Amino acid sequence: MTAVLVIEDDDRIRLALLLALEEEGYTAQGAATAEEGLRQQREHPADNVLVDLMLPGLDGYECIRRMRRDDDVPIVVVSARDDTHDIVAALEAGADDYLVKPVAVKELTARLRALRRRGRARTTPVTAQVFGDLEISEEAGEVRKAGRPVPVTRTEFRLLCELADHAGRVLSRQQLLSRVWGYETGDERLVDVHVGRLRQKIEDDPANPRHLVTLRGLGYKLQR
Amino acid sequence: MTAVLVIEDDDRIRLALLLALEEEGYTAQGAATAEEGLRQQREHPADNVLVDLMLPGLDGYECIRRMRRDDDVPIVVVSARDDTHDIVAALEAGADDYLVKPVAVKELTARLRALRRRGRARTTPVTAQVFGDLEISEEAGEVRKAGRPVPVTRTEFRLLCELADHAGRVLSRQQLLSRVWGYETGDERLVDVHVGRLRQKIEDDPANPRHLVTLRGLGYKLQR
DNA sequence: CGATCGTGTGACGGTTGTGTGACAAAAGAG
DNA sequence: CTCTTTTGTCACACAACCGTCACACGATCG
Repeated sequence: MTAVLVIEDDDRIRLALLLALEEEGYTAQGAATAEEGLRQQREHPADNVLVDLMLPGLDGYECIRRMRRDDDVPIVVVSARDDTHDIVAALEAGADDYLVKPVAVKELTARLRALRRRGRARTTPVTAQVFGDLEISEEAGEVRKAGRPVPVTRTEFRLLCELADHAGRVLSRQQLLSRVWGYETGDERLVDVHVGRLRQKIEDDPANPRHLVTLRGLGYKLQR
Repeated sequence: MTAVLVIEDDDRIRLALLLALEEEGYTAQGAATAEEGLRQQREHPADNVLVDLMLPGLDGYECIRRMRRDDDVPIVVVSARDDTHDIVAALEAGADDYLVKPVAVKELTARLRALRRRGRARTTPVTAQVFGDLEISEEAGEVRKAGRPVPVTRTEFRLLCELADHAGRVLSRQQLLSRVWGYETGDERLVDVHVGRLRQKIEDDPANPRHLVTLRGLGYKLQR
């Protein structure tokens, strides 16, 4: 028996979803607020969570982030908003899927099955990339040097993640401008400056970088 | 580095997807038929697969089922059909997600990230061409001699890559001038000079080169 | 054997690429 | 709102790199 938790403030929609899910053979429970949903999931963990984005008090994004801190349950957003920006934000917050209202129950259950098939493969709470004594946790938004947190700015963090995601590979200034800043054209000096600032924070000897190295004429790369 | 395989018969859509994915930092390869896609995935497994439903010959559903037999790579359907029945069928066949054309690239990449977060992240390692104790990694922008990094300049690196990409074949000075420097006309001495400098760095005995050899009157070649 | 062509190499000035400090605009915190 | 932090721009200095040239040397051929 599969249990589903539905976090949705609109009573009619929540009840309709609960009924439809039970009709399909699920055990379903509802919550009208994020706080209530988080509490229920903590006390009686369900196998799947459906969550609306527009909730009173804590909104859906925040609800997802908090639930993700200590639970790997598949989370599906069910929202009236059909906008790329919302979808991306919800997935980045930790959601696994996003459905636009009104939802077809058959599609919903098919997607829940697909998610459960994937399984809760991940047991490690957060994954970090390691480069010597440098750790970069993309999900935790954190950089550590010899175990100690390093305060990096948002731009520096994105730059570092982009380099880490392509560890060992050269990225040209142009690629970095495009991927980190979204500029299709711009002053490549900008990249230099931020690389320099990053080096001050993450390199033992910023003048002789061991990780964030320059490949003259090619670009930068991050190596282990 | 994350590799994505795009199986889509419409050339324009396939190319657009490949370009957009590369822009976002993925390595992307395409296939126009299900058969070709299955073959590619068997020989060079990608980390994610995008597949269209309407394909000539084997259709998308069958393609998914066959791929699922021996690969649990995350599969995302990208289809023009926005119908619950199709969505359910695709998910039942083994797909992990379903997007309706036209797709927003940002949403697509966010969903790919979400999927990879679920499964174990598979990334393709950096590759290098090997010539005896000489290794040339185009993506890492690096040349190694007996395992040790050799500092080469940008021009030397490009020259070496060009020769390595045509390993064992002679390239005339003119071809090299054109491909490495972009000169359609110019002093061929230039090539000699750079070949010489390169030999100093990568050959044990630069006076008697074993890899970067001269073919008098013809040009140069790189041999294993 | 001598003339000629093709190739290797050292040296040198001009150019380009990169790092950095200073500064102003913009964003964010209080 | 003000103060602080972050971000982007600019100018400049320095080092690395590039292309050119001159010349030496060996191969090739008549």
